[in-house]
Amino acid sequence: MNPKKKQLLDAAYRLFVEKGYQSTSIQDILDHSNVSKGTFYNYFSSKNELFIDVFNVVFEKMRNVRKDILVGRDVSDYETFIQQGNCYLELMQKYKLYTLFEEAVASNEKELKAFMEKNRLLEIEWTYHRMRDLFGEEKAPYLLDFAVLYTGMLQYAMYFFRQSEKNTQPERVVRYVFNRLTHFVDDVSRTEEQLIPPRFLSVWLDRPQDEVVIRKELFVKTNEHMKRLIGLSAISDASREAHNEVLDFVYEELLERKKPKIHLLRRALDTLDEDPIFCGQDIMATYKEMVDEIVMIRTKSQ
Amino acid sequence: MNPKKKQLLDAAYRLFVEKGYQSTSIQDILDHSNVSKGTFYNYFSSKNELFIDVFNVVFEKMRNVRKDILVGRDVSDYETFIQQGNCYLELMQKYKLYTLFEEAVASNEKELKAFMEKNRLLEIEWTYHRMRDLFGEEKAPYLLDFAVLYTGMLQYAMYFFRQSEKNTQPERVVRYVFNRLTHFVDDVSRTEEQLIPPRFLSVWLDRPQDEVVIRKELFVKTNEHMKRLIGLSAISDASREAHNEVLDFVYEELLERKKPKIHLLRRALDTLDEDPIFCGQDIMATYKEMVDEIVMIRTKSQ
DNA sequence: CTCCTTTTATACTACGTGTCTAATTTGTTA
DNA sequence: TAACAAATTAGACACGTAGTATAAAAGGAG
Repeated sequence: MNPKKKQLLDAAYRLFVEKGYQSTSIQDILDHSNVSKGTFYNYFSSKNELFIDVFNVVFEKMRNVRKDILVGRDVSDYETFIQQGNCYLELMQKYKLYTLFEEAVASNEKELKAFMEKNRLLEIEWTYHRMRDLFGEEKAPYLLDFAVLYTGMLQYAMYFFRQSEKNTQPERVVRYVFNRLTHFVDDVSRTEEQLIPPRFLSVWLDRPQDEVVIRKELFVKTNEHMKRLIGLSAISDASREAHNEVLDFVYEELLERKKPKIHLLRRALDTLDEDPIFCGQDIMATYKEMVDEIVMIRTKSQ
Repeated sequence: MNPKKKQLLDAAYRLFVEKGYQSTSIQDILDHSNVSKGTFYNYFSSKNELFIDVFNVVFEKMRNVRKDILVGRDVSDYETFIQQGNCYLELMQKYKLYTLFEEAVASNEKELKAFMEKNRLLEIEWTYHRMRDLFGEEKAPYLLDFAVLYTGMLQYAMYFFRQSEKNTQPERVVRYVFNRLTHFVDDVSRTEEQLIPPRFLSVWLDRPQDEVVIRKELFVKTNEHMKRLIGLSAISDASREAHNEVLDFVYEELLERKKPKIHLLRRALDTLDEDPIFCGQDIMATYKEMVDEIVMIRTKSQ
């Protein structure tokens, strides 16, 4: 990396951590890095971009440290998870990132906010996936809720705990919060309460491909159900054949083509709708809705 | 209230809610309130102070609405608590205060931050006291932890829930989080885990008087214990008498005088220390520590 | 009308981000 | 070494912000 750019990144990091984002002026950074203003704007188009560049690297490093803890260990081991949480918080503490991140996440700078939001979401996503490791796939519907609650509890507990003890050991907090969390699992499995379905992770992180995968399963089932209905219905072999062709076409076009031919799809659905065994039926309505949703997601993603 | 001042407060409130704190310039407020800059600085010494004036009133109102829900109802009723939480969050939502408060709490303006911190603490305190109503005094040692966890869960759950549903009903979230919380009670009563002792509330809110009350109980017990020791010990009636006098003196001076005579107290303690039945004993050390702590708190509060 | 207070308009300082330019330094190539 | 290109610099500049200062104008009470 260009030495001047590196000087800027280093000085910026130090000053942001020390004084916060707003309170660090570009002039400050220039003074502490032996770089002139012109050069600064040669490498970064704004203070926001500099911040994002700096902390993209920091986030990456922290995530890697956490990842390394996992190698060669059982992903379903509670202790490993606790250790990961602890190490992450220790890094936050060591580099005094709490207040800085709070400032950035609440800042009125749009780009900054978006950047921090995204990293917050990545954190939730990581936690969600780890909880699937810990508690099993069958609990998945509740685990996004847990990831959110866990993160919230941890943040707040750490915040107040820091104020009650000097030289805080995050481990106690992580352990305490995790102990509370483990009881959620049985509790919620029994009551089956759900707040936020996990598919929202994909929505938030704007990963339409994931959404298609999620809906695909449902669609496949409905498609099969329709075929069974056709098989059982008292209609001519010809129309049975025709309907099955339509269903196969929709399936392929919707899920396997790169560019689904949307208008053809709709026409095909209309021919199904003409048959009294489907027209006005609930199954037909849901089927159409599903197709619409998947079409919407896929067109959005292009 | 002076009409010009009111115009300023109203315009400021509207603009802060609409555009955020940083993005609302004083000029904006002047333009929207038909007030000149001179008058502005006649009533408020800074933008920070204006913000604090505006939202002191708002906080007050919100707390009152919540308080009114409680009148004539059983303080230990779970439903009432849920309703209070729900109403508070609905107000936050109705007046779009989430992002604004986030911005203020993370701002680098010292006064602003302090103001928001204080209100956050008042929230925690309120929640703590309500939890004493709900779960009983005997659970008190764990309830500051619960208040913190509850608030954290609620914040985060609301944040993400808002993004998953338009026209969010906070009630579902409050109910969900509260259901999780109720299970903490038995859980923690059994394991006896404690993160933050409730006396820290007084420390954070800087209410030394509360701290004295808390320590008083402990001190009274130790004082009685000392007296019992004196009664049982094999010493002359004269020194028994002398010791009891000292203990009574310390008790009165420490807890009942407006201005405890600290030097006299220390001298009195020294005379106790001279007797071999106390000198070097654990009880004597803790006794002295307690006196020191209470003295420290009481002198600090003057 | 007079006196006093409130309010206004406006200029000013100090500081922030970000643009622009002409001069200078540095590195590379002939 | 000479010449050219790229990187870097200092500093002026435009524009927006918070807060100060001041003289003129408006408003209200006796």
